Amino acid sequence: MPSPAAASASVRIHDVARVAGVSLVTVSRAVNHPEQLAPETLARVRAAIDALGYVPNLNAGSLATRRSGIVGAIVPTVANAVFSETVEALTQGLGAAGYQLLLGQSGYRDADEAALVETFLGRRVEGLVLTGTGQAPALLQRICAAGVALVQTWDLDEAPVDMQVGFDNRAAGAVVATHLLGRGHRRLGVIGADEPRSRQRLAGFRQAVEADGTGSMVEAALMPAPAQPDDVGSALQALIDRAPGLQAVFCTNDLLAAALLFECQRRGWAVPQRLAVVGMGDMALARATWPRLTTLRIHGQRIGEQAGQMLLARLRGGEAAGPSTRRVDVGAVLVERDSG
Amino acid sequence: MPSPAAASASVRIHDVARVAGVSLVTVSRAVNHPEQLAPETLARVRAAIDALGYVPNLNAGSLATRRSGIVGAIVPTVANAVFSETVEALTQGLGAAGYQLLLGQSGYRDADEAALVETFLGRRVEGLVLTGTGQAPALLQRICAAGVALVQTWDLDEAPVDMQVGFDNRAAGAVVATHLLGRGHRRLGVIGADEPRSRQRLAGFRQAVEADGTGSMVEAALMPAPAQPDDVGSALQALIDRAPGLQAVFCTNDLLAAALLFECQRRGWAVPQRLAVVGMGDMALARATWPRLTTLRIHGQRIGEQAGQMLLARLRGGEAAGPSTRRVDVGAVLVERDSG
DNA sequence: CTGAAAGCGCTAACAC
DNA sequence: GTGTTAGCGCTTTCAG
Repeated sequence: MPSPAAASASVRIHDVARVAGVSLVTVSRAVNHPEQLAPETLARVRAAIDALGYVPNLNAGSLATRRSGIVGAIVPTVANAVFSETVEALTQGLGAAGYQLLLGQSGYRDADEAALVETFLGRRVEGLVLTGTGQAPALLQRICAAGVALVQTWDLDEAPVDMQVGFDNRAAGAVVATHLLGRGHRRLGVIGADEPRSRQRLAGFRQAVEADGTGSMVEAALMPAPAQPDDVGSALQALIDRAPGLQAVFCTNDLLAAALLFECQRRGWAVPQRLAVVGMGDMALARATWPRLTTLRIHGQRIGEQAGQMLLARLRGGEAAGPSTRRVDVGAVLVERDSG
Repeated sequence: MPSPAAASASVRIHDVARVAGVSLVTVSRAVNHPEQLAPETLARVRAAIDALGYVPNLNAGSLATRRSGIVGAIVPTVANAVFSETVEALTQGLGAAGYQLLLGQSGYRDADEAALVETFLGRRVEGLVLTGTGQAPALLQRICAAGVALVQTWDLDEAPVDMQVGFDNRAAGAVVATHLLGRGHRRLGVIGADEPRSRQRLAGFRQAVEADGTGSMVEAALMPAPAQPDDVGSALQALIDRAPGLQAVFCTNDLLAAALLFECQRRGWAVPQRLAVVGMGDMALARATWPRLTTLRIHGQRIGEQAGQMLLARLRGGEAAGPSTRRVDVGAVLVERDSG
């Protein structure tokens, strides 16, 4: 194959034009609106492009077009299966439509998230995907004021600023509690990370238990986010210290639940007889544990796909697009398997 | 707090200048070189910036500066713990230095990777992080020709085009084989994804077994990438069908190994007595399994950090920076725990 | 179907 | 210290 000229970094549209013997605009059209050119001209331009190894400068294009073709996404950390699934789906959906994904990680720190939003706005992202709904109102206003399409994920609000895809975390916690209560468990525990969404699930869980009126109790062990599987052992111990007769534990993600399953094995505790275990996420591993993991299914991937679609619909429709879908509940259903 | 004007999207440096009663450049300097301004002027400009909710257009800045402040990274999928750790560390390191990360996922498809590289070059990324070393020479040349700093990760080559951070996958496979052989196992298996790096590990594994001369055998079950934990059951079955007396299995990532541990439990097989299990990665879960997982430790995070550092060193040093470090072996050491 | 002119929003020399 | 003058590389109108 013909090797392109070495200095492709500095090849500008101008150079291509000269080599092809056409004007600047014609090259631009060859790249962006090939159908507007005479086949013969097009071929000549294309040949020049290949020969020179020309790579159009998309930033310059963005400036002229006033459309960056970039969408930003901020997650607490991508090193957490639930979020990485979302990011993966998002990247895919947007990529297929020609958008690029600028990724940011907040590390669960609000200040970092705000700083990232600022930079992303500077990049003139056309859309922004945030995790959670707890952002400062001023920040959200800033985003909207900038005319940037916004999707908040993994949680749902009463009055969304713009769009949301997620589920009701409180309700999710309640569903699990109800399930456990229904199985006759009275001494319940929750293991998770100390971050907003886990806290909400815990709140919902507690509320359901109180509403139940059987006098059941719930102990929680929330560890600093991000929660790691190898902390589960001590979390369980902490729970037991406070509630010796612990009968069931809800882990706010499947990886923690898997670790708990192993921990039970280590202790020689039969699951679910001695201790019932429920996870959350229904990731592939949940289908591979033994006993098979009962878990609250959250389709992290679905959240990403949905967020991508909503964003694209909005971006394509332009500002004109009506209120469209503002709030999508991807739901959270309990998948009863064998662990609890 | 004073709410910034609504139309911040369209606030340009020009507007700020007018409001602050200074010229265009002064505003630019207030943003980029505040130390060059008289304190009083600076304060006035900043006030105007806040009042208008001005967000500098970084794309325009990039165009003028010829420095995008963007680094691109392409991984097969971020929904795989090993890569997400790398991406996380990378984002962090680059972010701290003011760079943004443009993320791409190849889905293990070479064509997609090439297309992404093309787009990233169009965005004028200053650096590029790729996964693996198997890219087409033409593609690599194109990157270098564009003057973009390149780091290939997760694998090592004899003659790196630019920089590399990884480890020797063949050697890694051999280390595990040797370990297993040393424990007296003769009928070995490998479970992993059918992708370049796993194949190399398998090759190294096989080679070590043959070199051993004990007449040991190895069966492999490589599934289509990305490998999912819930496919491990059938993979094991396939292995057993071909090698009934199977004694040990090497899984090319910890999640698969954890799934295999559960599968053994399901079958009532004692680990490591009936079947020895070795993982790879040493992710947090490996420290939380029971029995505790023997695994080949790969510091995915370290790869990301290192790649980030090398990139930054190069970018800061400019082209002038000498050959610096071109090739970093993060190593792969076997962590002997209890599973095999 | 093709070209010429006028920016997109910002920064880097140079002057003052 | 601050302003003026030129672009960065590309995409539009608008003519022809």
